[in-house]
Amino acid sequence: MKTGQLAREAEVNVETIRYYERMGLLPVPPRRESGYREYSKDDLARIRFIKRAQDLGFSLREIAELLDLRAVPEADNARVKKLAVEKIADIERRIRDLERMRESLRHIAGTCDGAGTVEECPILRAIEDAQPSCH
Amino acid sequence: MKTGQLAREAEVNVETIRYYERMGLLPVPPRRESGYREYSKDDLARIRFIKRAQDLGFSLREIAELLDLRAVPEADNARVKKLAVEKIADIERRIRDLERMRESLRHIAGTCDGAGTVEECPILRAIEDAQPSCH
DNA sequence: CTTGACTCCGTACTTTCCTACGGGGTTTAG
DNA sequence: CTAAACCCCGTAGGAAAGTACGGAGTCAAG
Repeated sequence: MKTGQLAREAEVNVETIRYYERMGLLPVPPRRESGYREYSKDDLARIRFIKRAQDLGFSLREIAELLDLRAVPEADNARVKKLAVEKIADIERRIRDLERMRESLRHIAGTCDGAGTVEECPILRAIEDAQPSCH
Repeated sequence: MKTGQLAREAEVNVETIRYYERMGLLPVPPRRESGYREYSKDDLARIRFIKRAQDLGFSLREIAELLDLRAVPEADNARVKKLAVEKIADIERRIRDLERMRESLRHIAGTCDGAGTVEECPILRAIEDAQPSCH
C-alpha cells in the first residue's frame, strides 16, 4: 500500500510516517518505479505498536529500543521488563510531583474566596511569599 | 544590581533573565551609561514569583497574566481565583491520565516474569494487540 | 595599566513530536 | 485526455522554556 492508505489505516498524518522513517522507527520501504513508497501490513502493525506504546507513556526513543529488542527474537526479555518497570516508576514520580503541586495549589486557593481586589489577594500573596521549592 | 548578581540571587541563568525580558515577564530595566542593565529588588521578587508559580504548574503565559493582574491593584481577584481553580482541574486531569497509563502498564508488566526471549514476551505481545486508546 | 570577570547583542541551538509548504511528478476515475 | 487526488523531496515552522556562542565593549582589583 502507499503512504496515504497506510496513514489512513494507522490514523496518523502522512508526514508522521515520513518522520518516523527519518527517525529510524519505520524501516526504509521499497519503492515503486514511480518512486512511491510501498508499505506492508507489517508497517501498519509497527505504527500501531508505536502509537500504543506512546499511549503507555513511552517516548519515541524508548519505543525505538523496544522495536530493536523485538527485532532480535533470541534477545532477553528481561530488558523489556526492565523498561516497563522503569516506566512505571517514572510515571509514579510524575504523579507525585503533580500531587504535590495540587496540594500546594489547593491550600493556596482555599484561602481565597474570590472577592475583593488583587491588592489583597491571598493567592498572589502566597506565591510571593512561598519558599522556593526544595526540589 | 547588574544581570549577573540578579541571576545569582534568583538562582537562574543570566540568559533566562534576558529571555524573560523578551517574553515581557520582566520590565525593560533602565541602563547605565555603559549599556548595562540596572535591576532592583522588585525584579528579584518578580523572578521569584515566576519561579514559584512555575513550581505550582503555571506556564509562563499564565504567569504573565497573573503578573498583569497583580499590576492593577483594583483588579478583581476573582480572576486569580479562577486561574488557580482551573489549574487544579488541569493538574487533576494530568494525574488521571498518568494513573490510567500506570494501571495499563502495571497490568501488562505483571504478566511478564522477565524470563525467556522477546519472541514470547508478554509485554510486547500486549502492546501489539492492545486496542488503540479511545482517547 | 593590565588582566580576568562581567556584560552586551543577535542568532542559533536544544528537546520532543510532529505539521506545513511549495513546486514538481504520478495515478486514477470518468 | 484531463482533472482531481495522490505522492515525492527538502526545508521550515511550531510549541515551551530555556541554553549556548562568539565577538566586542566594560568594570574592578592589584
